[in-house]
Amino acid sequence: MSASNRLSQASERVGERATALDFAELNDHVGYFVRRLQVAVFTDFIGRLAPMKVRPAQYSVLILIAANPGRSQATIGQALQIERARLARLLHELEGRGWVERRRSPRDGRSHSLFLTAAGTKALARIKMLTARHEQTMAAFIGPKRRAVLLKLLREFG
Amino acid sequence: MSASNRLSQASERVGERATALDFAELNDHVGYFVRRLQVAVFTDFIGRLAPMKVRPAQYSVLILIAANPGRSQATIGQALQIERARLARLLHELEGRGWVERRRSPRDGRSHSLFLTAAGTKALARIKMLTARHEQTMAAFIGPKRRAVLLKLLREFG
DNA sequence: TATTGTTATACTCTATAACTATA
DNA sequence: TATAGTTATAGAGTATAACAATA
Repeated sequence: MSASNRLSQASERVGERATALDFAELNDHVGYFVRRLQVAVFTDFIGRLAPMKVRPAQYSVLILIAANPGRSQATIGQALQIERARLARLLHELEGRGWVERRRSPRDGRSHSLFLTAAGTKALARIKMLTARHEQTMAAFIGPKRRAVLLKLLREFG
Repeated sequence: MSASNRLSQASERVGERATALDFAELNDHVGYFVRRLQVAVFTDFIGRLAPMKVRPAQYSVLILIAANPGRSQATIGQALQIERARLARLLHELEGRGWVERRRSPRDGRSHSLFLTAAGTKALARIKMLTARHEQTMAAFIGPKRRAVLLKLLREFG
């Protein structure tokens, strides 16, 4: 990839010379663009979910508990790559809202089995309506066709 | 997209039933996969750049200053979407290493023009060798063809 | 009045380590 | 001894607000 192939440019404001910036090597880094897209997607997600005050990590945990009731914190954490110390605090917060219940496992006294409460199930239904709209916004932003290609690509090493 | 179309599964450890987890709605969220890829890329970047103790944000600032010497903090910050308060601290750190110089602009006493020092230019050369290897690792991980498609896709809304 | 840059505060996410209780 | 979970601490990234200097 030629470093002279500049695609990303930023327009300039008055005060300095109004010439575009050269993004140089950043144009060749997947990470740079992935990061910008990730920030844009999360910003929309957080704004859209603001009425329920749910952040991406909390959402992913709720979804996994709902789809896999009774699994342990270790299992959920490993699946989502959330460190166990952080997951403990995150679950403490969700438990405080009355959305999640932790039960001692009868088969292993060390582990906690996770479940949604009735209130948690009800909250998740509302949350899913908001995330559906978020995903629609993303599809419009990214473009439906590009979104499909992107999703397929990303899943292959997700 | 059907919610029954489950692609991402996690293998299970002993102790619980060794059945795979259902990722449910997460399979349909671009943000979920983008986030995981971004974390993987940044983890490799940070590890690879550890000898120079350079993090992604610092790297992007160094690249932009090198390619656009004399521009202001406001300009660099807006281009990279780094908030001015954070950029001030980040530059303070780079200045402390002797890599970056801030000069009062003769045309606007409020703004600082940014330059790399000789040491900064030398350091950046070493940094670029490490980032080149990082990018090779990413290409191997993602796959060269997928990487090209991904880069093209992401640039369109970068 | 508005902008540039600085300092300070707070919250999230990430990474550790130390601790308990169980196995 | 190893694992599951908790608590505590520290660093990075993000979002504010308040402030000084300059426009």
